[in-house]
This record gives sequence, C-alpha cells and structure tokens, in this order.
Amino acid sequence: MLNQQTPTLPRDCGACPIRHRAVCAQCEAEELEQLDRIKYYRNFEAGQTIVWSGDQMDFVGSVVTGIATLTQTMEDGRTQMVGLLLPSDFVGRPGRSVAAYDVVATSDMVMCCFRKKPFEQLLSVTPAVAQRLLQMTLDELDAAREWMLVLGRKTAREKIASLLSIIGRRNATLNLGAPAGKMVFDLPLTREAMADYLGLTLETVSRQISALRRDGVIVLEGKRRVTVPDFDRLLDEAGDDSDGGLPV
Amino acid sequence: MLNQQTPTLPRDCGACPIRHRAVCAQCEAEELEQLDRIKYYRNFEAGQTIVWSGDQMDFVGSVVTGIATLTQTMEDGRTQMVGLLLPSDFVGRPGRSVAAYDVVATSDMVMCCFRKKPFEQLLSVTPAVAQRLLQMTLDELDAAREWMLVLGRKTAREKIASLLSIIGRRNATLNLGAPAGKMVFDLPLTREAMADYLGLTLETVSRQISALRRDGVIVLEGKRRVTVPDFDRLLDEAGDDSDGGLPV
DNA sequence: CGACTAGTTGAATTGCCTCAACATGGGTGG
DNA sequence: CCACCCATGTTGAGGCAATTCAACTAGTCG
Repeated sequence: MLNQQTPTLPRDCGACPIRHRAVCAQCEAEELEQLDRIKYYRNFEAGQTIVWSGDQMDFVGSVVTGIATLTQTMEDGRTQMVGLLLPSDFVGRPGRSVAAYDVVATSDMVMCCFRKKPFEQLLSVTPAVAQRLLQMTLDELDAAREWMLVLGRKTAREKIASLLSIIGRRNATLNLGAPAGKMVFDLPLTREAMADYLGLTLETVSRQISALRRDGVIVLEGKRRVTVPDFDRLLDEAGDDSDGGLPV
Repeated sequence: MLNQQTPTLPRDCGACPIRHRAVCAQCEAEELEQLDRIKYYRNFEAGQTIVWSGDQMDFVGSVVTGIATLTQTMEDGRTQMVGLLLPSDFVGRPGRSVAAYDVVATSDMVMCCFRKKPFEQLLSVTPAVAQRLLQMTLDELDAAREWMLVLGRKTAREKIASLLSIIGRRNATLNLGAPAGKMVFDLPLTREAMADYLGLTLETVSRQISALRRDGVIVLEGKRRVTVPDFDRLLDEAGDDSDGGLPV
C-alpha cells in the first residue's frame, strides 16, 4: 500500500512552484542557499498520515503540491479539522518537538522538509525567513478566526457556501486574478472531510450541497466538480458582505 | 460617561507587571530602551470600544491590566468572539493598517501602546521582539484551533465547562503553579459575552451554568464568583483528556 | 460478479434557539 | 430612604434545524 514510486522531484529552488509564496519567499540568493543545504523532499500518498498528534516531529516544511489536513480528535471519536494545508503552506512549529494535531495527506503530496534543529538555527540568523514565517502565521491566525465565525454562528447552508467560496477564491487567486463571474473547480475534500471542517455531519453536508444545486447556486458534474455560475450569489449565501473575507 | 480620571500609570519597564510575558519579554536592556522610547500608555473604560473593525489603526500594543475582546459581527447582528485578550496579550497586527475585528474593553484597562510605524521599524532591527511576537502568534494560533474544536464539536455543557476550565487554568498559572484541586475565580465576562465566545445564546449559557451548579461541578457566589471543588471533574465535563489543553 | 467506499435521501429524534415572563441588584432622583 | 429604572441574569414552553439511524444508489477494484 505504501510503495508508489517517487516521481521526479523538483531539485532547484529556482524552478520551485511555491518559491514566492512559501516560507522562503523573501529570501535572497544567499539565504536561499542556506535553506537549500538543509532541505529534502518527501512524498506522501493520499490517505497517509504524516504525523500523529502527540508524536515526536523532528522536521518542519512546506507543502509543494497536494493537500493535507490538520485535525483534532476527542476520545469518543468526534473530530474537528483545524487547518487545510494547500501548496506553499507551512507545516510544523519551530520551538516545539511534539505535534499538536494529526496531519493527514488528503491527496498525493510532495513536501519540502527541513530538519527542525537546523531550521530553528537558521531562523535566529536569517531575518527574511523569520519575518516571512511571522507573516504566514498571522495570516493563518486570521483564517482561523474567520473559521471561528463560520463554526460558531453560521447555518449549515451558510457553512457550505463559505467553504465553497473559500476554495473557489484560493483557486482563482492561484490561477488567474480576482474571483469573478463564472468559476469551475474540484472539491479537494470528501463529504466527511467537509463535515469535519464545518462542524457538521456528512449527511447534512450532502443535503445542503444538494439544496444549493437545486437552487441553482452551484452546478455539479459528478460528485467533485463544481461550477459556480455567479460568485457574488455564492458569497451572499455564505452571509459574507461581498467585499470581505480572507486576504489569502 | 467617558471621563474617569487617569489613575497612576506604570512608567518604568522594570516595574511592569507583564514585563516577562509580553512582546518585550526577551529584550535585553538596550532593546528595552528602544521600546521604551516609543511607548505610551492609554486607559480605556469598561465597555469602551478600542477600535472598530475596518477602521484605521495606527498603533499596536500590549494589555497591561484588564480584559478586552476581539469580535466579528455579521450584517444581521450575529456576533462571534474570536479572541479574549488578557494581560500581556498583544493587540494589533504589524503590516496591516486596518483593524480586522472590533476590539472592546470588557473591564477598565491599561494598554502599553507603540505607534505602528516605529514598532515595525524596530521589528526588523531587534530580533528579540520579532522572535517573541512569533512565539506569541503561534500560541494564539494554537488557542484558536483549540476553540475551533470547542465551537464545532462540543455540546453546550461541554462548551461551558471548557470556558470555565480555560479561565481557571489561566488564573491558576498566573497566580500560583499548576491548577489542582479546589479553585476560585471571578468570571470576567457577562453571560452574553460567554455566549458570543461559545457560539451559543445567552439563555443556553445561563441554563448550562445552572445545570453545572445543580450537579455540583461548580459552586456560585453571586453571578460572577465561581468555585471549582474538583478541577479534574470540570475537565471531564469539558470532554478534554485530563492532561491536554492549551499550553497557555 | 460481489465487496467496498463514497454519496444521497428519508423519517424520527433531540439539543439548542426563540419568545416570553419574571428575578435580582445597583444607581439615580425625588 | 424609598420608589423606580435599567442592565443583567434565570427559567419555562414551544418550535425548528441539524443529528441520528437507516435504506438505498453509484462507482471502483480485485
């Protein structure tokens, strides 16, 4: 089950697809070289657990391609997703040796890893990395707070619309410019994963997606491919004021 | 309504009650002097709004005494608290000129403020401040994620128990050592503010507090003073495994 | 062709919300 | 000093949104 062959990996930072969005974004040539010296790539398969909460974690790193989730689980099995890691997102926490959450690869993934000790060393020496990491952490904190509003105060329909608009927006900013008019993307999550993200049951997720389809807010091809005919309509359903949202 | 007289303010960082927990915690004498040069104190009264979401915010700072809240509000009035700011917590975001949340003083407060521009300048020069700010932001991110589990997956009773255990724990670590056995503290929030924190209505908060009292998990004197006879029992009610929780 | 996973849909249940009445306590003005 | 007000909190009754339990469909892999 674990023996997919390693595909060709990026080797050169210059050709790296996340070069100007990841923790290394603000590095000059020399700093980049320092990072390059301690980096190594790791592949993970869809479904594979990267770290278990409570386990030793001796590396940090960036998602290069693919998607991972951060989840918390209670003793009785209730689970809540607390982070969705897309390409360029940072994994792990400098200054902590034990993972606080389960990290699971949702799709096949490539990560650019750094052994923790040397990375921490580097943090205290090269301000460019530390500054970028602070920026990214502040952005994640904002995203987490946005989600607290979703979890605490929105209805099931609004939650689904919020999730779709977030995914749509990140997709749009990644590919083209600003999100507008028509929009097509694939859901990177199962119904169950969406439920864990939104604090719902998978049945409720399924019902609300069906409802949004019935009402013409979205169009589905198969289970995963979503078309949004009118993005403003979706934002409206999410309960967001049309300009607002995450500065992702 | 706004004319309470300014009480005696701390002036010297050496005597500051949050000296070794705030953003200045890791500063040496010289760095402290630099901070000292750009700092000023501000007082706020209970109930006063410090900044409105969307407003210009030209300072950042630390809570010295008192309590403030960070809240988000939807157009129809639904509100969600996304942060509870206690002494030593940091307010504001370097690199952003506009407030993302309403900041409201819940009690009378003293803040140690820095004009944003000079502070940002200082951030890029003195690593001690930047490093400490990163640490604090990572801690807040962890706290936010803990709350995502509370908001998304816990029952009303568990939510109340979680809030009480957090407040109790922060209180204990502030005063003595580890939280244990019996414990007494004052609730710093109204029922409504608790509801906004927990994604509940104030009636449900009131009912669940009454239920916990009836069941002997807590004892109340008046509306605000809480005694917890057995902290482990409270953690149990919160659905936390007895060791876990925030590394606050 | 089963067997398994992911997703959809229905019916019954329930936990929390809504609406409403009442209780308490601190502050103010007559 | 009492009467009154207003903010805060408590409690009850009924309704509803989301959950729970369950049956069924569609697609995939050996």
